[in-house]
Amino acid sequence: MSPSAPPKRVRKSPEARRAEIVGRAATIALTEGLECITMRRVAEDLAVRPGLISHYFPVAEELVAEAFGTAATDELEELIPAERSAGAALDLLARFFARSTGPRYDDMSRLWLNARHLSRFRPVLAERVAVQEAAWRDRLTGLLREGTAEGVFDPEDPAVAAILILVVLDGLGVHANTDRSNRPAAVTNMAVTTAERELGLAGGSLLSLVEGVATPAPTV
Amino acid sequence: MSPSAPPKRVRKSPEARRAEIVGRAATIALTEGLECITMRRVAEDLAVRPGLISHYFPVAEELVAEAFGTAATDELEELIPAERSAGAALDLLARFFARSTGPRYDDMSRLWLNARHLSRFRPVLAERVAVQEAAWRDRLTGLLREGTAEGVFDPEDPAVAAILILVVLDGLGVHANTDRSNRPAAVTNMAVTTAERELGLAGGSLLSLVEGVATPAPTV
DNA sequence: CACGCTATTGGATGCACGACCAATAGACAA
DNA sequence: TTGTCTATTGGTCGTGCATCCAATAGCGTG
Repeated sequence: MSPSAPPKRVRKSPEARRAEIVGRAATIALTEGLECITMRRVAEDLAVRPGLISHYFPVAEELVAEAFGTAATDELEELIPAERSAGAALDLLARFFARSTGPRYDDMSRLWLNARHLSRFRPVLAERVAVQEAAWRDRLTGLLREGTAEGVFDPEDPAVAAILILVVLDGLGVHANTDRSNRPAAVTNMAVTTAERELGLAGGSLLSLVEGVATPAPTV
Repeated sequence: MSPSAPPKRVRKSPEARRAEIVGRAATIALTEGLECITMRRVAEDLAVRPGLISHYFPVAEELVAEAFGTAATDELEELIPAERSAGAALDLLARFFARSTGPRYDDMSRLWLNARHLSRFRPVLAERVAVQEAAWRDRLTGLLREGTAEGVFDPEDPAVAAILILVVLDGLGVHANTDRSNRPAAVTNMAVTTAERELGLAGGSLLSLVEGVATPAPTV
């Protein structure tokens, strides 16, 4: 090989490149944290020069917000698909808990923690977090409403029930230090328990359903 | 004044200076966040040179951990005093909730969020967070045990009840974006509700007690 | 095949930070 | 008062970052 081979330039369409950048940034956000999304780092991962990243995202904060938005949107879609079959509210809720309380959710849980904290210093990100919070709340509320219409759930207020469930999930996710494997079952299952209570389900009924959900293999 | 007046040096005992530094850092942590604790910043606040700070804390991370530990320890002491009168478990618990769910707790809530996230990158801080988590859990557990011994509480397991309460508190604290003033009461009171349930108290009994606690004026 | 558009490069600039160190001056003891 | 100890200074150095820009080369168009 020539000693100073001028590196080959790969030229892509702006849309493709942009998507590539955001995708890579979202992965970094999930695995290493939002503060690891730097021009240099993303560029290195994609084998391009940092200047290119800043060409597509003149302000770094914009990329961070975009990365979070993408990751959160994708995860929500896996938790509760927007297009979902009718009459399956209970199953969908069980699926939701199976994933959101399992170890596969750890990265996402950390990402929420990360984003909420970083929002303090990054207004653009803060807006995105607010949007995603609303999206998650609204979609869960929608699911609860469906189940209520189907006569499966009987909440006082589906919107309040949704918030309570999300609050508990966030609380559980935040307790990273209380060694998760040593947690009492009452703690681990707290989100499901809250749901059962708020939705007027028999104690343990939802839990057994959740435990029956086969956790799908991680998407590689 | 002389144009280039050599600034006066104030010489203090290492203990006093060290305490001064940690105290200032703790204040910064509470009001602006742990990442704002920099050698330069703390030095400026104390009207000394940055080199002095790094003399007492050769590694910056150490100061950050110390600042968090101090802030958390002080707050816990205000929430549940270590030296407390016997036979007052219910009142103490009401006092605990009055403060930990009020707006005065916002800074502390944010600091926990901050510390938990930053722990990801700072091992020394992570250890401190784990220690503080244990301290908070243990002290609340102790209070619940006292109340149980007094016959006021009737939990299945005081330790589990304590964790559940703290999880809910953390979950509520994390939801900074869901505008707190617009929260349904069921959400705002969720921590107290959880306590009532886990401790076998009549619904609303603890809540009315909490609302009756006069929130003391902020310590200036 | 030649041309022009623009995606991409490579390098420069400035900033904030932690870390390090020899020199200095305050305070206390002799 | 003099002397000594050490708390404190006032720099320096290197790192990693975002941001900016003129030059370049890939690719579609004619």
